[in-house]
Amino acid sequence: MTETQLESIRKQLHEGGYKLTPQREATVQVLIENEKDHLTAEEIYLLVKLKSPDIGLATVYRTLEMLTELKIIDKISFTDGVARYDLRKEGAKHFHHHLLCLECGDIQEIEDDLLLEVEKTVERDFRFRVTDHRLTFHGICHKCQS
Amino acid sequence: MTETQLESIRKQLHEGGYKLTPQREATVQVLIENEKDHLTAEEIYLLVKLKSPDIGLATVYRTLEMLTELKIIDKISFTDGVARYDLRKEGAKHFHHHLLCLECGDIQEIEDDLLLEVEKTVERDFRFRVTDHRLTFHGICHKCQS
DNA sequence: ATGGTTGCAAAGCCTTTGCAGGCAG
DNA sequence: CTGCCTGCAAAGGCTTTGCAACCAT
Repeated sequence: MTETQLESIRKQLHEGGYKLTPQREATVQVLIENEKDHLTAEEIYLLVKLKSPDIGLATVYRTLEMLTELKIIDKISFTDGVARYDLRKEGAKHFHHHLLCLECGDIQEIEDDLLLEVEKTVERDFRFRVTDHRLTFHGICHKCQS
Repeated sequence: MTETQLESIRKQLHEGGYKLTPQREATVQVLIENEKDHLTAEEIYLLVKLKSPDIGLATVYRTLEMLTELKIIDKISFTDGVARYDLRKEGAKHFHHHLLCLECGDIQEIEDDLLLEVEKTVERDFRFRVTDHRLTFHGICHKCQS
């Protein structure tokens, strides 16, 4: 599964005219292994350093920029100003949604596409051609409600 | 109308233990006069400087932070990493939505609360108590579709 | 050779903070 | 007098960029 995902990404890079260098592969592996988290560039850098100790922070930033451009990952920032990176599900047409707990800071993902009806409304009432969306709910998660 | 809005904000500041100083009033006025825009701190600063030429950028930042804390304005960032500030509609329980045009960069606001049903789903299926949300559609606006 | 890629350091941008002075109650 | 508020400059955090070296083709 992970093998397949990596190979698929390698192909996407080649199609975009990029090589999957060892540094880029290590970065992609970190993203795959932590796909449920929402890591910052710095966090990714520290994890990649374990696999590829000589990598520089700039390379990680450049790799993340390239992956974002290829729509392999999504760049998102929540309430703090820091960018976080999120692996796209294979074949996912739309970015998934998030639940941000204001109490503990946890970020939960929702895969369900809840916005089909809403998007139709927007397309019709505002004549806006929707290509993607960002939806985050702020609130209190189940754990913190006790 | 504007008078009323300013007075309402003055009251909210006092209730929060803050004074409406001339610098803060000038900043609030700029926010009211440009409530359809999504200004950055720097842009607000330049506009405030026209009314209150000696104001410092730091004061604008401190005022915006205070207004955000009092939920008089909302801080939001779109695809670039820059923070933008958006006046809350009086009595609005929820933050409004945005349509971001990837072609011309224009940001349109939607007041309609499109998420009532979706929020119910989230509350029920994920046992998450929703207090607010951020929803932005990315796409092509009506103008740019020609 | 050629052109993409890298690591390092420096620069850049946005935002926050320290501090001395100022103002209002 | 006291505490909040201000402007300035400096510092801070995150991200990007310039450059020489490197690598594979």
